[in-house]
Amino acid sequence: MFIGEYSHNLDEKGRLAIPKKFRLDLSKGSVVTKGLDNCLFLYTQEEWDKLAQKLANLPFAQSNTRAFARLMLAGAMDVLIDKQGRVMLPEYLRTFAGLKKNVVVAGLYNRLELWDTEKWEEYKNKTEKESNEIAEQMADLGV
Amino acid sequence: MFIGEYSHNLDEKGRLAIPKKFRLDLSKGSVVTKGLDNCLFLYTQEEWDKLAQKLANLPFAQSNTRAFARLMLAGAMDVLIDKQGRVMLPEYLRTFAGLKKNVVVAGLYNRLELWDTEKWEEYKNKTEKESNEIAEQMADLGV
DNA sequence: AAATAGGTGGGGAAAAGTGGGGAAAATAAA
DNA sequence: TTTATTTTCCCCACTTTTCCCCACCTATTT
Repeated sequence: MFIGEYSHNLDEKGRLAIPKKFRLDLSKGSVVTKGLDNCLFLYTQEEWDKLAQKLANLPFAQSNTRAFARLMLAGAMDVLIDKQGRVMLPEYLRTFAGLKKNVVVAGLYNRLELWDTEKWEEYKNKTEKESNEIAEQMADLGV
Repeated sequence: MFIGEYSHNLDEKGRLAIPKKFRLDLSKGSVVTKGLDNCLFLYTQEEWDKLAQKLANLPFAQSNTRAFARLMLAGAMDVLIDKQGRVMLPEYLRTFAGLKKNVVVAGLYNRLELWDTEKWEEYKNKTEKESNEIAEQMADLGV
């Protein structure tokens, strides 16, 4: 599954190279959507189907679950990997995540996250300082 | 399993030699990730899979579990041992752990830890002095 | 002091990432 | 329906990175 942090460039046509080792899993089809903390989530078809199922079953009586489902479902777009191993990100998603040229591709096991490099560094600085405290909270999960 | 303390040098290409006796266990694949106290953890594939499984199942709706998963999963990288018994550490991990030239490789039974030598000495000095007090606190863990 | 084994450094081939031209397809306009 | 314009995607060429391999160094053993 996906792990690691990679740095790639968006070209003028809005294409982003996917690290070689992730391509096979994504080659059967994949879905990008709006993620949390201002990044994009990229799923394999299979993982997306599971997630979409969960989202569709959220009770729509609550306004915040409606908002969340709209964000992730209406925001989604299926993408294909071209022969050079790149995906074309639609303009509205690039805008949403504030992607310019430098993009970080991060492996989060069952999804990839796409971040503007500056935002990613900022986020990392913030969370690495708190990492010991966060780790303490995770202790009860057996980690 | 892994025990002992070794001192090795990072070369200009970011490669680090692994002590001979650890190589066989790591040769089937291994994963480095961000550890606590500013060092890196190096796991065998098998050990890593156990850990990753726990991390992957954390719900992404909570911000602190997202942060932790990003730290540990996006922070991880699978590495291969080359024919000379070295691993290539990606730049972002070297930066995280402040690795310069001198690196300590320490065996912690089911993982290796990689430390900048200065930080390691500093940490050792501090904890060796406090070791008796720390030991007292360990009593209730059955040690 | 020679021999061996583990560790270190660097050159070069191969692979991965990047940028851009142009054909094909899709969409919009006439 | 035809023409024009835009978008998508395939392909080629260039650059950068990775990794394989050879050679050398250093320390330990005989």
